[in-house]
Amino acid sequence: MSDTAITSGPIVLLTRLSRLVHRASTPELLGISLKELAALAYLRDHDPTTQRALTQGLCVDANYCVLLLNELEAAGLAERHRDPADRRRHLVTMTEAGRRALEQAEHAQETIEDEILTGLSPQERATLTQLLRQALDSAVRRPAAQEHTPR
Amino acid sequence: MSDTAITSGPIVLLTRLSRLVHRASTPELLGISLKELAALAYLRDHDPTTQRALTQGLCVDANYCVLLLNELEAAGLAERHRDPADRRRHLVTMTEAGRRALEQAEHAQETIEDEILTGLSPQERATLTQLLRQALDSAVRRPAAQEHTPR
DNA sequence: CCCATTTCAGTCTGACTGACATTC
DNA sequence: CGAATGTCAGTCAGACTGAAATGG
Repeated sequence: MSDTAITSGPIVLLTRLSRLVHRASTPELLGISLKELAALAYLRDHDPTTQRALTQGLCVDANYCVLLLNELEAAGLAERHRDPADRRRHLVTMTEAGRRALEQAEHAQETIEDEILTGLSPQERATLTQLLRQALDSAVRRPAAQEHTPR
Repeated sequence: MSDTAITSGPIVLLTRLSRLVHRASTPELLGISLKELAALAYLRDHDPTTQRALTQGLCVDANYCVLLLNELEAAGLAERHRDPADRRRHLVTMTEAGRRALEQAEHAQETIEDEILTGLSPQERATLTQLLRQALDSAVRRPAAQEHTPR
């Protein structure tokens, strides 16, 4: 006993931490769901955006993105409008109510972050955030050649 | 489209990366499911362990842990035995087949890791792993690490 | 009797598959 | 017409709630 030697790699550790995050991020605390928070945060940085870009940016399934936007629109937090330049596309923007909900949710999220990352100093948290960002940047930028479904 | 001003915090980024991980970690590649891999990896480090410790170590729901072990046992990768010292408890151990499955899965996982963490150098990956481990260590108050040690 | 450990049934959300409509 | 974008229905896995069986 006595040694809690964790030899697992980053993938396994990531899934564990992710479970803790999801469990702690209740709508009761955030005001909105975690997925809504993530979507609104993306919209703040990229406004307006298309659903296609939103799908890739959030790393979610394209079909699921539709349902997510249905929720946001029903709650009055975001809006879809036809792109006049290409009427196949929808341009997505956040509403003023969405902006307020996001602000409130991110404030509540700081508390959760403190719980989950209790063992990390501010400096270490910044490093973690930077590494995650860097990984996402390169991983997302190459959905590459897997869009081939030969049959 | 190279403007990626991501202002989101570690929690949101973590959920995105986690989705990529889950999508890439198919049983076809690993031989077993990702959750089974995670469980076996824990068992290798803590053998034997109780279901209670397993629950906390894996950061999963206690009830879900039962279903997970049902799977592993049905597949012949792990075994449950009554603890003679406290017959309420089950002691969980991995089988030889489980050890082989784990080895194979972890090898396949390296490929996935290379895909997902493409943007990180080996040193940066080590830093990321260390930070995740550190965060988990403090967020999960140690499961008292008693593998069937009767006081 | 109360508490701890494990089990199961029911349920809810998250996420994918496939078919379809619309527009370029 | 073929390709791209978005929508929806059906389905399956992941994860939680609540109740219960066994044993200390």
